[in-house]
Amino acid sequence: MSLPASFFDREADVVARELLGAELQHDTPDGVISGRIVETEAYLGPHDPASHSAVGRTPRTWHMFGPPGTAYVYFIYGMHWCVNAVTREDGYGAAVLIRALEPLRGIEHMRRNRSGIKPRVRPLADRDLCNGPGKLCAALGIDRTRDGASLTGGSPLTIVAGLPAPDHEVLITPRIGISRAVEWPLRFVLSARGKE
DNA sequence: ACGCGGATGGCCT
DNA sequence: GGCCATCCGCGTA
Repeated sequence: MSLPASFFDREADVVARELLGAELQHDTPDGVISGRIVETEAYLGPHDPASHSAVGRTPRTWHMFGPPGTAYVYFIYGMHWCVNAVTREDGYGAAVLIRALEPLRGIEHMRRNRSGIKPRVRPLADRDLCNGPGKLCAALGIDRTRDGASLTGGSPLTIVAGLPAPDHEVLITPRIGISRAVEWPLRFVLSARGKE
């Protein structure tokens, strides 16, 4: 069963922590492709200088201000997609960036989705399929057509509850790849599993 | 095991 | 015009 809207209707850092261990699923023409969430980052809202919502509601950031449990998918660096789960109430503007998955279902489709234009010498190892926010969107086939989709059921993209992550397996660090509010401890990593 | 820079395009100032 | 919530390949060690 998909996580309900009430799960996402909380502060982004709480949701980011609790999403660890849940399963992100994409229903595609090839079948379901999915992975266990092992890394997240919280973007708290308009007062968070690193958050896209700090710019206000523009065409790009539109769905970040949607209701809790909305997918906010954006395009970055001219070639990558990244997927977020919107948190807090409709109109607020907080979200959780999903940064890494442990591959679960549709692994051969992931490998094909992740192979670029040129042929690879060696096929990608499982651990390299989804260990980054751009990589996991490519692997699952997530792009702008999923921007604004509901993650709580009734759309091809959904998040299903998994085994809760115990505190001693959760690492909390500053967020990666940003230039503002660089010290805020809002990155959550589930270790003692695959990845990193 | 690092560190660096190029790719690539949309959006905001 | 410059800045990105990134990725990958190539350089030095």
